[in-house]
Amino acid sequence: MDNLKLQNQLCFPLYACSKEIVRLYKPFLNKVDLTYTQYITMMVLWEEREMNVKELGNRLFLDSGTLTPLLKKLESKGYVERNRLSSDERNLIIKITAKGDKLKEQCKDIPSCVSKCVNLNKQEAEFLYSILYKVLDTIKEEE
Amino acid sequence: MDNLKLQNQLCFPLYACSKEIVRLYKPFLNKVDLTYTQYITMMVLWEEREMNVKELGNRLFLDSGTLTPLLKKLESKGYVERNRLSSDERNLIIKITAKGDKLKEQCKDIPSCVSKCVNLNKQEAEFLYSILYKVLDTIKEEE
DNA sequence: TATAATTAAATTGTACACAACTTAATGCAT
DNA sequence: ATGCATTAAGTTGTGTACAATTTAATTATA
Repeated sequence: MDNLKLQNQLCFPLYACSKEIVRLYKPFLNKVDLTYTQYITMMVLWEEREMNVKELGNRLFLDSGTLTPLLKKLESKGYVERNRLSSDERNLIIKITAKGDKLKEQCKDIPSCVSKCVNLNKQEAEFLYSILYKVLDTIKEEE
Repeated sequence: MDNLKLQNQLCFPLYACSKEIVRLYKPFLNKVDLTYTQYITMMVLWEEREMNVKELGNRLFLDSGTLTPLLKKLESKGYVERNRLSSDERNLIIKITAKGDKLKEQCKDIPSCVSKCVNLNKQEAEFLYSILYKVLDTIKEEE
């Protein structure tokens, strides 16, 4: 029955690691007044400029229950605009603002600061990266 | 400035993967009326029999703010007892009950069910496991 | 030995995270 | 054209997570 020992689980270190690394981000994200979830949302918007909630959710593995209040928060901070798509009013288009764009500059050193703390060599990081996306792809396929 | 693209982050697939695998557990955990966090807590108790909240938190990377309500829930389900240590009343000892013990039998197939969905070969799983614990150890050392 | 420092849980407040459901808009089939 | 199914967001309710603070017990020290 050792299969029910915590140290024999693969999910547990994944869960713990994810939380610990998000915690590493905290001091850096506090300086720009973002939470981790807000930060990854901004990351998508820095790249895509605008997107509806559904697409954003697909990219971030989040649903409207999480995104709706988060996007209202980002709007109140002035980083995004929320407007219905006139050709299909069901869609809410999230568009980055000039202020949201500016924020990117302040965040530019965050990834390197965090990766320093994590301290994996290039090979380990690449392997970890590829295996995690393999798992994500497998799970998505199964749906 | 590509370092602020979502697909260049290592933390994001970790975060997404963790959530997705926890989601894979859900249908199986629903059958035994446990959440994922309750399940990993029970895992520690199946092995250790009893433990105070602090020790439990160290094992699970959780603090009393998360554990206190969770342990009250497990107590209300009859899986654990909560008692102060008489020699030092600051310590709350969490002890598994006979009912809590019995639950282990109902959970015995959960790990294999989930790992089937994740679908990594042994080598990949072992590498992932070792690298995740390496990261966790590094982060713990830095404190 | 009285008091200060430390420790362990509990509490409070904020922010996810997601299942289940509701609402409103659109598409589609009769 | 009308009603039914589908779709996208939003809402509600439960359960984490964790920082910051509080409370109570214990330990250390002047």
